[in-house]
Amino acid sequence: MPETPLTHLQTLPSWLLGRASALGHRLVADQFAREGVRLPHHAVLCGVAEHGPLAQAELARLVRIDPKDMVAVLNDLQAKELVTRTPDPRDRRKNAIALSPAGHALLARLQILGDEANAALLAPLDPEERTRLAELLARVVAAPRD
Amino acid sequence: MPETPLTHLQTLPSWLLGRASALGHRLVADQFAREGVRLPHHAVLCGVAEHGPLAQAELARLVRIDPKDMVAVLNDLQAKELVTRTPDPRDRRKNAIALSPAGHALLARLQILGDEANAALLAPLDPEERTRLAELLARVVAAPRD
DNA sequence: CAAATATCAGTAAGACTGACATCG
DNA sequence: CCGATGTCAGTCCTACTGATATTT
Repeated sequence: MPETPLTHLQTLPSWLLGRASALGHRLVADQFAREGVRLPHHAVLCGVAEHGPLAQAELARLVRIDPKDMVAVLNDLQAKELVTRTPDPRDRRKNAIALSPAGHALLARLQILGDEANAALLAPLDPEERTRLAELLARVVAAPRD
Repeated sequence: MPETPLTHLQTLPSWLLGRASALGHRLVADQFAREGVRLPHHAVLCGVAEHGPLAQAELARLVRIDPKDMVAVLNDLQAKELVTRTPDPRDRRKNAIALSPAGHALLARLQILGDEANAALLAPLDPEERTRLAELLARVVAAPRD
């Protein structure tokens, strides 16, 4: 069994991203599962926490998840009373999503769990390399794509 | 709508990896679909191409996919006569997987399609940054995890 | 009427889990 | 007996697709 066997595959960014993403997902999801939360739920909580009350569609664009999936995520979060979903009187199509105190407390706990998982994921890199990786990824993700 | 709205989420490596991975997957999968192939199939073809005939379990470890999924992938590839699955006479538990000429030709076409997709994915980065990103990801992926 | 919002249904791909028979 | 191999069945999470009612 050779030491560095995948000379071709290991140069393909998409393959590397897929592997790293699966690894990161496993580490983070295992942590979040202890609070009964999955990754999209956390992302939505982050979005609501940073920008006050939002409509579901705005939130979906902000966190970059499909608006159809947002329905189920918010159903979960609302059932646990982590967010409030109140109809917007000025535009009756919209629901105003806001963070409850319990949601705020959970988010603080999730941040600690997430930091632990990400530290484990990036353990092979030193601090400068970690920020460099995040910066490069952010530019790839933020680039406009039609 | 603020310009850089996700100040917290965008610092989390796992989230960035997930977004970048989903984007890369879409770009590459769309290209590979034109050849009727999905991502694990391509990875397996790469593994067989680089290291001669292999057992399925060896191949699974090499390409880092679940051995259970390897069964279905090889069924597909064998049905298209891209690989040959011959019983190993020295250990009758093992199947020796080898690349057929058609598999070799397809792999060459997939390489071009994959390069196009990866170029589009990494368009926001200059060449040095692309290799730097690949190097950082490779170290994260290659790190031993129990 | 056209566009946006929210909801419902279902699909697809990837990674993973448990059980089982075979073989060394 | 134990460990590795290959196969089968099914689950979980994320992402996506189509259709529909409501409102602006």
